[in-house]
Amino acid sequence: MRERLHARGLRWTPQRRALVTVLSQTRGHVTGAVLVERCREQDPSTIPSTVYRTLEVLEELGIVRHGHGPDGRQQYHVLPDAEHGHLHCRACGGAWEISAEEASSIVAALESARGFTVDLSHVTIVGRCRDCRSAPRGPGGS
Amino acid sequence: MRERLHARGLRWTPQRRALVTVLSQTRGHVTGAVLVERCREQDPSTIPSTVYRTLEVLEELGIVRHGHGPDGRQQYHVLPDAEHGHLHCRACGGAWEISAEEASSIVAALESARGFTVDLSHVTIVGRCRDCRSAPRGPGGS
DNA sequence: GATGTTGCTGCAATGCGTTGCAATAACGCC
DNA sequence: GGCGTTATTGCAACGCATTGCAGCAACATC
Repeated sequence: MRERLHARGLRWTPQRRALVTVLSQTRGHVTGAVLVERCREQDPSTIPSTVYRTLEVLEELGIVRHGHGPDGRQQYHVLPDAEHGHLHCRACGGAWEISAEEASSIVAALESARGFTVDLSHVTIVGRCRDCRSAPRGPGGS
Repeated sequence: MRERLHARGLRWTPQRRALVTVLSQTRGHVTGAVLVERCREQDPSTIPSTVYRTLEVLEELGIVRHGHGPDGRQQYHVLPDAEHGHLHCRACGGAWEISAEEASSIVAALESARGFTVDLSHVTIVGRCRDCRSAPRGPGGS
């Protein structure tokens, strides 16, 4: 880890160490705010902007990926995981992952028709799940 | 418009009138912040929370739809427009629309495999466009 | 171990959007 | 036109995330 930073002329600081530690104890998806909070548990003097900036750096290194929840807030996930997209039910709040295979239809379509390379990790699709779509009205929202 | 509100027991207020006027002069996509600003031009005493709450109401009525830009910020578009998704290039910032037809592959796949109904208007796909993907490194970003 | 370079941090301010609550004012009705 | 009901507004505070800038401290070098 430290070496990967050094290789790019970046530095290995206590604050970065803390965040990396937190991330290593994290599974699945986390919002930016939660990561900040967890860092604060380790070190109460943690500053949000430092955390967000470090996350940016780690994303460039490919350590984490981020997307946005249905409400537009940041969601991070730690690698290595298979790359996947996200599915959210507007009504019940349920969340699922979309495998690369499942998304291949649209990814391939955009690739061949437009030469556009999709960042699947960043994709969030919102709608209604099987259980909720028959329901009269769910919470609106996003 | 007024009747559509009344039919639901909602009220037709000056603030709502103002926003509807602004929307009627709007084409394509606008961020929430821009709408607030435009309302302020009409009436400087406009309050952001009122605008956002009104937008929620109008979305329930089907007058507007919203999604989130690549950075997670709100983007509204006014109907009637064909329903469409959004495509953003992370590197050059370019934006395109994804037609319902183009998205049909994944929409149908999620529908049949999971019984999930996609809200295409809310979909934003981020990645790199043809011109940018060959480029060595674009601005990172979200 | 001292020194210079420059990447990082802390901090404060800003922007976008949301929420709780009390006061206001649309609306329906007489 | 007056009145009661209750949807809305205004306001203030909050939450998440970003940005600019000056001071600090990793790191490489000697």
